[in-house]
Amino acid sequence: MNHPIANHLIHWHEAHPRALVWKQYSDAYSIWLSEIIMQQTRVEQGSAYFEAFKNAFPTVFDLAKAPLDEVIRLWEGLGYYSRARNLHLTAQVLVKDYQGVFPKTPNEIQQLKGIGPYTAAAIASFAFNYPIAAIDGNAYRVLSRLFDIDTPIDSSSGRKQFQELGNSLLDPAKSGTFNQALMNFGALVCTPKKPKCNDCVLQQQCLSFSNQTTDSRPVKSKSLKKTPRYFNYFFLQQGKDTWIGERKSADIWQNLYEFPLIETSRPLDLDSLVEQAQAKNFLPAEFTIKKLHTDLKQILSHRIIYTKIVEIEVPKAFSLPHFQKTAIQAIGSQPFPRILKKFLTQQGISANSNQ
DNA sequence: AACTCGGGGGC
DNA sequence: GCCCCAGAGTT
Repeated sequence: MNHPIANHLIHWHEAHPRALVWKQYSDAYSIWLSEIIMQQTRVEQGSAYFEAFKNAFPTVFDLAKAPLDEVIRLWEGLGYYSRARNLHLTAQVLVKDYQGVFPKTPNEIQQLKGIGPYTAAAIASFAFNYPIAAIDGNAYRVLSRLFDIDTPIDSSSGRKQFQELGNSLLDPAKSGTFNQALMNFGALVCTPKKPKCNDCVLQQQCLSFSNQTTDSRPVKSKSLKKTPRYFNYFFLQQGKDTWIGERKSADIWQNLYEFPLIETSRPLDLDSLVEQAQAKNFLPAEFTIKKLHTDLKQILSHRIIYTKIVEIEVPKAFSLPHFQKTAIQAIGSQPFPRILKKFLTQQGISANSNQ
């Protein structure tokens, strides 16, 4: 009995064919070669390498008898060069110990150097239709969203959970097609950023869609800690005065004080920052940029705050609504985030730190 | 479980 | 700058 999700994926897959250069081959050697080349590699980058390798080494015997130098040279520019060394070594093992014939079960295949759980499952299912799910980055993402699973995918329990889930979904008679469908779906629809949920044939049964958690799936134990934010402060100076404001929203540093802030989704250069500050009326028509302080960083439990501070002198006539005008030497009496406190101390301001 | 291995593209 | 990419090997 076929799982409905597998049926949907396979139907979608058949309606949206993807031209992958290695899919014209169905022999284990070509599949193995393509899978090694494509590990942690984008299709656009790896395709030409596959064709070059297939051209230079049409069979496992050609690869095995080639000098390692030649294999490395063909690999040049692809990265992770141990893949090339293991590829060559495994070709020689296959010729010497296996008469050039691939073993047919995942456990046997995974004994070969350079082949881990994913690649073993991919070869076994694509070449021999062995019923096992090939769990790559796409599969982790798609499955974690469909079932709204927050188990970290980079934990041993997570790997086990997703492997078993994948195995339970696939149609044993069509494991290769299922695996291909799952990966293509992840690459084209259920993408890491801005997934195409509006065009998704599985939207109805996607738990993370209904729970609005697609942006935080899959969970990784490492990345859970350090989502970057980019804070750009404007240290405006009018003689001995400056402007500060209280952080009031339900966010980090609530009720602490700060300079006028522009938060951006990525690092911006000085010109762009000034442009945005003008748009928000943080600046008068005329001003003097005194200095840009950069390389300020604060690491929180789950965030890294990359901070820039633009130091600007403004004319006497300027005033900034919605912010408190304060004597620079007196701002130490207000609570500031550590990174701003540190900055002020470095500037010789606000010596009365009490944190 | 944590670290290391790369180059490229996206934002 | 950091994430992500048809992950795996070593410590």
